[in-house]
Amino acid sequence: MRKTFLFMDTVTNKVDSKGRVSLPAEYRTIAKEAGSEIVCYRSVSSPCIEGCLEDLLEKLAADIENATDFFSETQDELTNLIFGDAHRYCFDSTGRIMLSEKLLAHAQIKDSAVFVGKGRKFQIWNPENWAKEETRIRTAALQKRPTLTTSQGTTA
Amino acid sequence: MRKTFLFMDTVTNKVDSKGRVSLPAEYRTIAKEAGSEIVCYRSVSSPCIEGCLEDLLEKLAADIENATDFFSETQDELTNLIFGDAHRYCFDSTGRIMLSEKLLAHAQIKDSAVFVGKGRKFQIWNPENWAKEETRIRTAALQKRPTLTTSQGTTA
DNA sequence: TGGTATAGCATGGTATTTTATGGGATTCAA
DNA sequence: TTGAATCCCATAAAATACCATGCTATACCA
Repeated sequence: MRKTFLFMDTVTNKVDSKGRVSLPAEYRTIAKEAGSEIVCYRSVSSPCIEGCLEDLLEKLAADIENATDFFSETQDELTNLIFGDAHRYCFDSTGRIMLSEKLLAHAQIKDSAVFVGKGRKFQIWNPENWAKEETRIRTAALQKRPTLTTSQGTTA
Repeated sequence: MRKTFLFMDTVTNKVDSKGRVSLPAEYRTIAKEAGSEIVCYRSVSSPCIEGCLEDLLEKLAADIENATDFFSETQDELTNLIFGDAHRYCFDSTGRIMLSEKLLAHAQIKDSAVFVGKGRKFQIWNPENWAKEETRIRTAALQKRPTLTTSQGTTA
């Protein structure tokens, strides 16, 4: 039994004609061991699908409730935005989930999808878009390097 | 048995000539597993119907009682509105509920209804109105992004 | 170290179940 | 008895579970 549940690595899988994709085996293990389901939604800021464990959204729901009151406008908009888009994806015995048209369209995914680990979350990209995004991020990281190093002490 | 009971996703269902609508299957499952009934009322802030588990209204009532904020006149009035308006909607064996004229009129719903998940609650919209509302919220969210980031601890 | 056996995984295809929805039958009340 | 609300049945479409195959990576043994 592992202590931490982190989505990692980058895996490319095929999307078949019905929109089915194999969830990377590691991700499945995480979901099983955490006893939680995978939830996906459109990223607000990038042309990709974002996923996480249902637990995280549960926590988010609680946070929003505590931070704002029942009639708060912010709470209203936030919850619509996030939960209105999210969907539970239980994988079948072979480990596949079926992504909706809406999600696939948003990420411009056709027959191939790239899973990118992000720790508590992960993203699903169209392969070409991800290639571009990765070089963009890497370049940006090199320029910002001093800041990155001091603030986080990251290596990886 | 799931751990969390969150209303999610956005699904569009038809309202037939008798005023019947299928409650999304996920919502039904939640109601069943939570052992609570679905309650609906007119939103106090938007032209839509709002729904939740009876449990949540129970909690709201308790919160009001415990709130030593004796002078929250507004909240008091709002709760009057909600409890005065709320009604239990038990779905039949095929999973449908029958929304009242009052609710349908308030949300301007005719022959099609959009269910929008909000975590502990959900909303029911007229499709056109929801389309407008969604773009409005998404635009607003992008502008308010810094606020969003701190409350969620999001990176994206 | 090299080669082979084995287990796990991704993936195509098919079968089964669930779900939304139309239409009628039944019940209850005014 | 009429009107409305509820229940039940039927059907088509969509979602999901299951089976089978080929591949890959890992483990194992000589």
